[in-house]
Amino acid sequence: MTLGSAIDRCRAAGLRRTKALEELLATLLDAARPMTLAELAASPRLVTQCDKATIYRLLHRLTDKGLVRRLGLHERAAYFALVVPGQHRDYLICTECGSIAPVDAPCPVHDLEDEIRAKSGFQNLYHELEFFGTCPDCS
Amino acid sequence: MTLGSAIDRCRAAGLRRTKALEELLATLLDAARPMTLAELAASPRLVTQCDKATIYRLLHRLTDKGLVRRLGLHERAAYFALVVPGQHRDYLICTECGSIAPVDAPCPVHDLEDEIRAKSGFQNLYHELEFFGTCPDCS
DNA sequence: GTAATTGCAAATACTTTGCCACGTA
DNA sequence: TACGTGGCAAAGTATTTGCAATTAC
Repeated sequence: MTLGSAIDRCRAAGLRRTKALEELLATLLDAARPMTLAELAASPRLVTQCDKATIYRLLHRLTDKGLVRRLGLHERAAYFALVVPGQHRDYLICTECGSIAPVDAPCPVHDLEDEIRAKSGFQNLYHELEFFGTCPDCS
Repeated sequence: MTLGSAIDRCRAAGLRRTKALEELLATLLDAARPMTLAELAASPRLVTQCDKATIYRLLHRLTDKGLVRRLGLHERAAYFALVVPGQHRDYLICTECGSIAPVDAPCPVHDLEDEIRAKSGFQNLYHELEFFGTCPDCS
């Protein structure tokens, strides 16, 4: 995706074309991987251009419009689960009410995990798979 | 898994058998889904039994020993990524140094996502898949 | 008896908001 | 001009740590 088309999508979503928006989009495009607010605020393009609060609010707006995704579980707090040997669980999570339910189906990631284990040289490999959406009660 | 075997695994990992440990394990076993520190501290078994700091440190030790898993990205900060229509990325993350790299392979979750979309009644369904392990540089 | 563990409280870290000035449409 | 947006600073929330008292082994 080009910077121009990213800006167009934001404009179409009702956002104003500002310097901060352009620099943020350019930085996210360059990154090609998820970034934290602190990383974005410290990045060359943004550090001199705009306040951390501005980036925060831009990310928030972009996330609301579906143009940016916030990775990980959507609550502010960390989640912990008991590790049961031989058992793997995926989760189905409502982005509105935050409910979390185990997915009752075999996990389709096993083969890819083996492939990555072999090719990447990572040790102690495991994975997490979460599905997000709006649950029937919330929609 | 039974409470007894969970306790045994902790003992084998070198943890002392304390009231707080037993109650925490019992609560996690009951839950059958990931729990936040705040939820755990407020749960009936734990609220009167031990301090939030104790639960925090127990979770930390258990996570170190691999008996508990902390879900979501492992940094304290939230991660944001640009949404590119038609593009889906999985990530390979080092639990030691925190490096994040896109996985260069087709995502195997598509079919299951369709199945869940149909069966669960969730709207706007999407998923996240992350692989965790120790990268070659860190091991 | 010794070292791990706990409770309480204080310190951090990251996020979120209020308010007024500013810039885009 | 009007309303979305930006900067600065303060407040909020969850995490993390210090230290003395306690407890498991």
